[in-house]
Amino acid sequence: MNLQSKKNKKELNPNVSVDCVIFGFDLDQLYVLLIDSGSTEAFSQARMAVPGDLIFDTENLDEAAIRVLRELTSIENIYLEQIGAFGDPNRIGKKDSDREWLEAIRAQPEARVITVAYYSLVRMPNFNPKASSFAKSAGWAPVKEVFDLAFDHYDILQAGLEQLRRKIKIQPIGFNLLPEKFTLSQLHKLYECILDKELDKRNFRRKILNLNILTNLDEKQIGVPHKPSQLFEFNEENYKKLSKEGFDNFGF
Amino acid sequence: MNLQSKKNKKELNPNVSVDCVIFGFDLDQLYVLLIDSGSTEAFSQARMAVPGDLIFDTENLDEAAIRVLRELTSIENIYLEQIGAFGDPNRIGKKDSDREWLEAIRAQPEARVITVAYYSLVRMPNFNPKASSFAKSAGWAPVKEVFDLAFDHYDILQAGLEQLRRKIKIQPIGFNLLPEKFTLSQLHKLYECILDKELDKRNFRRKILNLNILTNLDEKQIGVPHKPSQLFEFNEENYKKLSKEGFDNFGF
DNA sequence: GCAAAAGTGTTAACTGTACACCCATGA
DNA sequence: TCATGGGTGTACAGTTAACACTTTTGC
Repeated sequence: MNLQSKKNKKELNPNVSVDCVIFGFDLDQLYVLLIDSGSTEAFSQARMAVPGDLIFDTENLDEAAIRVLRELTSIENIYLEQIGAFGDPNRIGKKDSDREWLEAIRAQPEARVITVAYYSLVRMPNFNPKASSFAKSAGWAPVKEVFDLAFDHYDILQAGLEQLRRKIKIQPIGFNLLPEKFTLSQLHKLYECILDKELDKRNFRRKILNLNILTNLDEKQIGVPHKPSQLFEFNEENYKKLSKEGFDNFGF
Repeated sequence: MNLQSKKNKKELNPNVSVDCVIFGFDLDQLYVLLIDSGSTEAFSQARMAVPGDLIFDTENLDEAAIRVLRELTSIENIYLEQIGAFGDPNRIGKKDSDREWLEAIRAQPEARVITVAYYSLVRMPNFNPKASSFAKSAGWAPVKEVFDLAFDHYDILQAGLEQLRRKIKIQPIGFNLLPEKFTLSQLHKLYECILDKELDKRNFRRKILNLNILTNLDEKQIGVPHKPSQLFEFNEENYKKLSKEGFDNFGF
């Protein structure tokens, strides 16, 4: 649910929404982008939600998710994957703050709404919240510190996390969370954050390098108070070749 | 879309349906349950669809899928898993026969409908189509012989197949397609059919037995013109233990 | 020279894969 | 006695997992 005015809600399908779990990474921990209803209730996580909106009858589900992402981040070409549909009759409007929010943003706040959830991976520094529609209302929260959200969004977040964990083991999608140039240690840390467990440094490096999907840029970090690291970039060509041959497992 | 009369469609949500890809196995090949619109067009696969229906606003998505399954099979406790949501604006009504069908079954045949797809595994011999609502209209088709379906149901079938293939490698859900007592050869054949490739007999047996989720019933086949096989059953208790410890891979 | 992270190889255990013959039954 | 599918073990190759020290930089 975004915070557009009620006016043009007539064109929106009252029964179907999309919600986007947008993940970011600051080289230290995993974040999720949340919006705040700014409700009259005391500040709490129950006032926060992942961004989403009702769909237009003229767009498909992916397009609706892309629209929501664009409104928030003004980034195109974002990695996006469907999590699935959530449709409990009482999934929204269980709590008082949910109902207050719905009344503020929905032409038909009582309507039955099923939502199609997506997750998305973005480079946090490129993230540029549009002050107009989301001033003071959008921000990053460390995934580990989120314990509750509005509506059924906590369940959606957990489902997104699980799918990300499953997927990152068999496809190198993590690059979408890193800067274009990154070090193996940063990639290593990213995998540890997503999978929430330690991975052996030497084994990690060997496996990821053996996939031949990284290009060593022969550049070094500068200004770091320790041995500077080599910088790498993701090699999409080699990855496409690899995908066609098919590979099953990074083995983490 | 099932073939109920239009009468009680008012209670149905006009924008959201569920569709069920129901798989069966006859110890020789994999089947999918299709219904026939009985349209005036020449008989073709484009007239067939997987069963589905609009949802009621009082039920959740799983319940809607279970309702569709119950109407068709009168079996409870069916293995059921969500595939995902399909929502192209023109996903239904592309072909003339699609539109004819929609007009026959929908109170609002022009409505935008997104569908939540499920797949389900059933024991074919237990399948008992209800003559009342599906007389002559429901039947099993070998998955390998399906090349086209009404609406976007061919895409949904393929997505269901892919998910089944992914899932059967990491969870022993195949038992839902076999009789309660089965032989290792039958299980072996099932895996080969689903994955569409040959699997080494000795390696298959070793792996599946090492999971300790089968109970040898100390019973033999009777009346077979060859060495009779041991019969096994699925051991749910051991499986639950195993699931909790977590296992990643059957390794096929 | 010290703190901090980068970078590097080897071994042992395990897992997957390939492969061929004898067995029990009904006809 | 023959045809049919059931049932079994081993050896090799590849993969994973565990583990510790040296290097380069900024301060």
